[in-house]
Amino acid sequence: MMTVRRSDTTRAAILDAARERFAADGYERATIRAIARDAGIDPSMVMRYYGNKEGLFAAASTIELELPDPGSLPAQHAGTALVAHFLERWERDDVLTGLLRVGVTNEAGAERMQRLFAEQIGPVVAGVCPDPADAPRRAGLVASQILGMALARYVLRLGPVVEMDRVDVIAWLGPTVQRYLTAEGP
Amino acid sequence: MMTVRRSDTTRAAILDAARERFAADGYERATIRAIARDAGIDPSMVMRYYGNKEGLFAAASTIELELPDPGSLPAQHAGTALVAHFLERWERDDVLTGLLRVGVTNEAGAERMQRLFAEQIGPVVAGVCPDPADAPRRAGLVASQILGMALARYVLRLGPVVEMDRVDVIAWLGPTVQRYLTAEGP
DNA sequence: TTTGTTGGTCAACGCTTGTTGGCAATTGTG
DNA sequence: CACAATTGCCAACAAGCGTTGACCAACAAA
Repeated sequence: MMTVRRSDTTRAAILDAARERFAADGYERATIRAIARDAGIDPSMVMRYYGNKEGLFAAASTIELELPDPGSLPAQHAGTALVAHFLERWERDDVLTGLLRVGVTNEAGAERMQRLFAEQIGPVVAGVCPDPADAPRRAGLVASQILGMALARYVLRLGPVVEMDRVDVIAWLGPTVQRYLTAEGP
Repeated sequence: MMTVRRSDTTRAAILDAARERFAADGYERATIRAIARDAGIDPSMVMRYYGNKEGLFAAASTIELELPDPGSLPAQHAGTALVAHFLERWERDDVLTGLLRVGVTNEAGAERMQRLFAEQIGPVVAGVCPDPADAPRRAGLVASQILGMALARYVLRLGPVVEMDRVDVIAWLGPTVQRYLTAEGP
């Protein structure tokens, strides 16, 4: 059993501040100095605990999507379930927003986003779509709609999209994702 | 008639280099020095001709979407037409990619993107959807799918999405956009 | 109590950034 | 030709960046 170090609260404070900053500002503008200021400590502590800025981002952007496993998922409602799950996950904390904002201008962030979708969405799609051979393409289409909604709603903050209820978003996007998952042809 | 200044070729070279850099790197990493190097001139020239970095971005990101006017658009094929038009427009040059990459981390860029979609997509949607009252929401939904595809295909470069033919993208996204435009309910 | 480890601050480093002003060369104009 | 405007380069600036190493205080182990 790991003993609790006294510095663990500091480490957590740094991580919290980092997640907020990365989500709000992206990689370049989220400076180590600003993150340290938010966490109430000296910038050099960030280096000691996380090595460098890349290491800090890696630590701050680890995430488990906790997607339902494909078996338990009713195939005809997978679209709605996926959209609902992602909305909830996106609004729970700043990690996904940070990942998206960083991924757009930072190579490491983009790779992280790619792996996240390949490893975590891939299997779910493969579980519900008719022919596993075109699962990657279907997963890509699903990603395009879900990422696009996240972009418009949480990053660009397009007025009408922000004002939609979560329920309406699910009602509109659910059938789209469902079609991408299981429709025989386009 | 405006006389042609000798510096117009330099101005154009700067603008070309700026568009490329903004599209490839985003706002912060697209440095004036790098842009000037690409254009083969001194960084101070950029300041003289465009005032400051914000001014350069404003000049480099002006764009006319040239969307078909709503009257001439067959209402039942508007979805496919819109998707096709955007794909073409996105691949013609770097401007939209730059706008997207910058808009994600830069406030001015985000506003520009918002205005672009409100002023140029808005009217088209209002022209084809049944009840003009919910045109903004429908435009938002359309934007979410089109921006999401652009994000996945041109910015994050998700493998399966990049590999899709343009024709397939249109075939898959067309019906989605069509539904967002004209479906009575979700 | 002495000693080693841990948590933390401080001051500085080398570098890059946007931006500025001066100066030389070229061009256009009377 | 002379003179003014335009086009360009060069050197520097102040500020901010990630990162480093020396140093101090608090605590734990001996």
